[in-house]
Amino acid sequence: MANNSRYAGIADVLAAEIADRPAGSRVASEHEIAGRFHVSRAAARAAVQELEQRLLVRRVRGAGTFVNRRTDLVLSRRQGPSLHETVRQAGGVARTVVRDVRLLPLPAAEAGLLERPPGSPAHLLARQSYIDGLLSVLALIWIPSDVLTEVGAAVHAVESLDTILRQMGGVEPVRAWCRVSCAVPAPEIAAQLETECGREVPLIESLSRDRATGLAVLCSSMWNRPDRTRVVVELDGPWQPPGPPRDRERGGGGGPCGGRCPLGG
Amino acid sequence: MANNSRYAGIADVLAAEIADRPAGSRVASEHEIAGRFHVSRAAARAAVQELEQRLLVRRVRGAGTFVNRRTDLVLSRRQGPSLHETVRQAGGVARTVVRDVRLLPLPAAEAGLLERPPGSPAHLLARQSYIDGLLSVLALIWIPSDVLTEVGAAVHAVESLDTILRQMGGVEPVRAWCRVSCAVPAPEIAAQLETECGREVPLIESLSRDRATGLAVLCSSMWNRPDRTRVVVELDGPWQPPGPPRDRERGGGGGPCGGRCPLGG
DNA sequence: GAGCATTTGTCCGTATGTATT
DNA sequence: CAATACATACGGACAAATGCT
Repeated sequence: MANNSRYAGIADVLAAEIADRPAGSRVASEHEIAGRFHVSRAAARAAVQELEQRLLVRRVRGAGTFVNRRTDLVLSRRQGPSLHETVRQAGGVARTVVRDVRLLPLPAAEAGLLERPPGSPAHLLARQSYIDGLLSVLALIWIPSDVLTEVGAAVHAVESLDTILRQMGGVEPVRAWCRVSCAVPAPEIAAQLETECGREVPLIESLSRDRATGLAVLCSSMWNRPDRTRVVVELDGPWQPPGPPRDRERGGGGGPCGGRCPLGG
Repeated sequence: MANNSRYAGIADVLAAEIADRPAGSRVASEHEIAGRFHVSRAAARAAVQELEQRLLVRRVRGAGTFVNRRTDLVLSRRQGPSLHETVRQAGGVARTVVRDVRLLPLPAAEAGLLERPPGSPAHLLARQSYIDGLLSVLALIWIPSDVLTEVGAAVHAVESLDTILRQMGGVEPVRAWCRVSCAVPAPEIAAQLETECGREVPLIESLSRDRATGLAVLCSSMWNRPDRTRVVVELDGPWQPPGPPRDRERGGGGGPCGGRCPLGG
């Protein structure tokens, strides 16, 4: 692990110390690190920047450096990414707030996906999700107004869009398509995500249809802060096992071999 | 885009200039940038580091800084990620070399996935793939020796494992399961990928079965260099459209809205 | 192979700006 | 307001890798 460079060695020492400490706890300041390892502040800073790049710490100007933890978001063909449920299982707390609601003409791309004429009216919701108090996900959701004429105060009060669509729209949304990639968000989106412009972040796009009719009722783009979440996708292939799908252990965090496959130079 | 800081502005200028230039072409040295923008080398360096973080450039000590391009690897339920085909379509050249072949007892995790007793013999192949001459992917492939008794010289000569398994093993591999995530590779793997230790990289794990018998014949872990590839996953939901799957335009690089969804503060 | 210029990698010390507490 | 801590910046220095002569 230890590189030849000074700051990399310091980063490794700090990374090891951080590993056992609770999320949010404070890390030594650049000044303290410089003193402790007898290096300049520039070297200490490089070490902490290394930790930040590894997503192990979070830095706040004027406040300090803090231990960071991420939450796994698992998507599969069967289960959608229920953020609140996932976070709850991981022992955390998720909170979602609606940041913006507006009625807009559907852009061409979304219109195509939703199988509506471009320019037809739709509601655009912008929702920010916080995990343990820290902004983690920004979701942009398009709902054609023929599905939901009015988005009332409910969207602000009810955390589940499914519930709203079921009760007010009379439809049962089922995910029909989903794509996971990485993309550079537009400046407005980066601002709402509070990430730096020009940086790539994981993006989950999805389309939901009404189970009964097959009508496209919703499409969404979820922008994930890479320092707060880790997106995992499970795919079935064309080959399907006979009978119900087997329960495969998916613990750990690095695949079947947990990143520790035997191998040699 | 332009931050208030000096180096960020320089980075944006350079990023714009780089955009039209061919992959591999040389970028001005730190010293030249410092002279051109009348800043210290440290500031010029920070700007170039910013470009490196955005994966727009590749830096080689002693040689210089070069324009970088990445290749999209698209996985979906129907089509696997044929690296060579994907790269060819993008106008590039892919080359795969077998770095290591050995017969080893199956570790527990791989044994479970392959539905074999732990410790039963299997071949472990390590293959490096180069895109346009630059190392981009490291694949570790486990093949139980009951599927392939001997891995001859064929694995070094034939680029397609499918072909080898079909001809020598008498099986027709079909992907049955796949998981896409990010993980920190073990030091040995990081070394073969030529990435820095401790850094997360996209990981594609998959299991293939014989189409006829359903026998698990192969599992693999593909570690992707994030600066060389971009992994995209498409998922179908439980809801399936009647008839053949529609052909959705998947051009661009940022989803239906290409990262340019309308939105406001 | 040896030598040299170029270029990035790392480090030092210092200074100022800015956000948080 | 003051103290703290990170953000940015300057100038200089040497190390290490590369590419050319």
